[in-house]
Amino acid sequence: MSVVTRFAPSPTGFLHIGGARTALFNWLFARHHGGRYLLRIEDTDRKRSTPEAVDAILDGLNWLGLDGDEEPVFQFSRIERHTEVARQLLEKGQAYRCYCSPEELERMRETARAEGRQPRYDGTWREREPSEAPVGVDPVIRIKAPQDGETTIVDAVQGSVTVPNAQLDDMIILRADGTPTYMHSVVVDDHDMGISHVIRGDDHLNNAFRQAVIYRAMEWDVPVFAHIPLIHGPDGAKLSKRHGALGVDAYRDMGYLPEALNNYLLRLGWAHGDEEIVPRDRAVELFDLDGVGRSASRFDFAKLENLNGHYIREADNDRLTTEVLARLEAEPTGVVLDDTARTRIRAGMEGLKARARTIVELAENARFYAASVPLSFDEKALKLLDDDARRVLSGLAENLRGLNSFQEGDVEQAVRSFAEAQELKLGKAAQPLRAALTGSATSPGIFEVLAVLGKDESLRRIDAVCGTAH
RNA sequence: ACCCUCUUAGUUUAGUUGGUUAAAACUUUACUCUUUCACAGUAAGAUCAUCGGUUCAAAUCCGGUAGAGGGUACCA
Repeated sequence: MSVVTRFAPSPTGFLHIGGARTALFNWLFARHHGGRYLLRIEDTDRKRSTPEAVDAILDGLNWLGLDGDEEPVFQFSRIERHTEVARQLLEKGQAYRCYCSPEELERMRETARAEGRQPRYDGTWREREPSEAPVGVDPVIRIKAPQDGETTIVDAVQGSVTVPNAQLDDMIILRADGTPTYMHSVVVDDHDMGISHVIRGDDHLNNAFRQAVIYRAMEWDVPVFAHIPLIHGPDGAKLSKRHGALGVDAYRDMGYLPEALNNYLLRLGWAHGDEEIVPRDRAVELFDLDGVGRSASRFDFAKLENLNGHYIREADNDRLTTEVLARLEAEPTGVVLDDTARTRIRAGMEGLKARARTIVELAENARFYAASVPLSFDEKALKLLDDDARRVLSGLAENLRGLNSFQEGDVEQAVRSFAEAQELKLGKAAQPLRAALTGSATSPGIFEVLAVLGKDESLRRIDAVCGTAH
């Protein structure tokens, strides 16, 4: 059997983190089995669906590298087909018209609730003659669900799950206005698209039993279901907009790399032994449904951040430089990104990326390369630059001024021998130097900074601190 | 109210067909390395939700309880 999976978001907002993971699992599963991965936009709720949301979702998927293998299917455009299948069901005697008003149904539910029964449709019109139909009432179409016995679904993640058929009522497949319901459209589309594996959130597990009713009524093959557990917020509660249910664009803004987010999402609910770092190629090789767990997981920013740091260290310097420059440009803080600044940031990237966990942090730490005298100093830097330190720096400046080469190795040698001659520990010279050059007490290796800044700029910054004009 | 699912260190996950000190990663706190930070390394953390049963032996099998999540729409 050839594998076909799909990701089917409804365009009522951005692509949130849970949806992204569902998409990832579908994508990975299809790739691993050499199958296809499709997209379907479930836009049948006309009131809540917006073209902006469609764009946001497609953008998010694109950023994560989870584009569909074919153009997305828009569910609303298939409405004719959905109604046609509903008609067939009617003809086959598997469905019937129901003339109950919404008010009647509401009363039905209330009564059931009051009597401690589950609120369900009682099947009033299942046996009644169509001739008894009230005039002037548009009926809905309901499907006949089995009334006794039980239904078992062998879920690829949840295992064998059985539900008493008494739980299933005759659900509506076509509304009074003639539009299909979600439950119906999904089945028709999954069938027509040839979906072999339905991988989706846990919240659809119960729906699978209802959908199975339609498959059987149409005598269609039921796909393999795989219901993956949901992601909870850091506090264990359902992921809502309050905590973490942000669009993937928000994660991009926070400075996360798509490969880091993918890796993190993959490990949320899936494992292959103790492997933590699983880049895409490796994931395609390893991913399968039997590695997916059944328990819900919490979203943990600390771990995402750690993973992100790993991928930043692995990332290409040109790419990171582009990202950093874009961020600095977007800031209102007014660093001047002339060619010199750009060149320096690119040259210093190796040292910068070793100590950043997000692109935001990377940009923050790179800013001093673009700054010009006088620098602004943070508290720790000011503390480092006391009178003793300035004296040390003055002496050091004279040594550096005499250098012909400002290569990293050369400045290192100069600074080290200076410290030695003065009987200073290297830190006594390096820290004030760092403060003077970067305005901060932490930075990439000081010799690298010196070399990247170059002789003129380095001395300019040191002199500015020592109060000596040249 | 009813139905379904889940429960291993603070977090994410390992843990083949029940069998010596329950494994890893992240986080936190120390320490090592070191020009700072980061990286790397070392150390510290779990009566495997709880109660009971089966067994020579259970995180692993069975049952009860509790807690958490999901579902029960002319929403998707």
